[in-house]
Amino acid sequence: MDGQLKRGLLDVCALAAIKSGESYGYQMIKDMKPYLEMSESTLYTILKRLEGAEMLTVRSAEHGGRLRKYYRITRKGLDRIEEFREDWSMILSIYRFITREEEAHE
Amino acid sequence: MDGQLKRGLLDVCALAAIKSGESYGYQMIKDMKPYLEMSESTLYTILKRLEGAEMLTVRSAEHGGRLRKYYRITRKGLDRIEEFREDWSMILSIYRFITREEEAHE
DNA sequence: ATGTCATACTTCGCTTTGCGAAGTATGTAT
DNA sequence: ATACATACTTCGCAAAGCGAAGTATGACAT
Repeated sequence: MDGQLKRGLLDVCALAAIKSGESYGYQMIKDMKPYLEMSESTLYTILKRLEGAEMLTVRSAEHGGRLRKYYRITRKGLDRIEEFREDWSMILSIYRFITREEEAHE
Repeated sequence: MDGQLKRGLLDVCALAAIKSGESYGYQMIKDMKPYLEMSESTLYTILKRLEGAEMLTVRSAEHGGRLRKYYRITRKGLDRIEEFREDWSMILSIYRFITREEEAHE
């Protein structure tokens, strides 16, 4: 799939991955994999950005000797998802513009 | 609308704007405006890139004392639009992942 | 004549961003 | 002992959008 196209979905996708409860990076990648693959460096970059934008909060916890950082979505994060949903009709109209068939050409 | 989200659509949108016949930059911007706004510098950057990728061809012509560069879509350009169309089902599945409702949470 | 606006394309440079590569460190299975 | 899964981090490149400013012409109003 076109890399460019999915880039706009990465942020919101990461938020969606913690929408129903907190999770951590490694798990999120596995959860998103069937829909959208992203590398670790990409995800952790995005998570840091989303944290800066206060769309999620982080807490560190130890799990089996290993560090885990659990991410939880905030109100702003949920708003971001809602905003995406609202943008969708615009995306659909662009989609129609791109794929529309011209009548009576040629 | 979210800037990030539309970025993946810019290229294909520009191609779509010349799908039904050749056009020139300034006109293309006006044609796309109802669906997607992009600045001139963005469009001309994209047009140059698409030309490099052989998805369109250019010819210069004078029109009322002013220069105009007319762009025409190529086979590869049409293939690109088709590819976009094929990617769409993947986009829809990501959309569903993002917006799905969790049952029995709260 | 002067100013302003629409047309039309160009160039510069900033900033954001995805992401490959490599690294650190632990637990488990072979 | 080796290899693989887990889990997060850091570095730095390259692509890309786009604001800003520039060049140049024609039309139209004051």
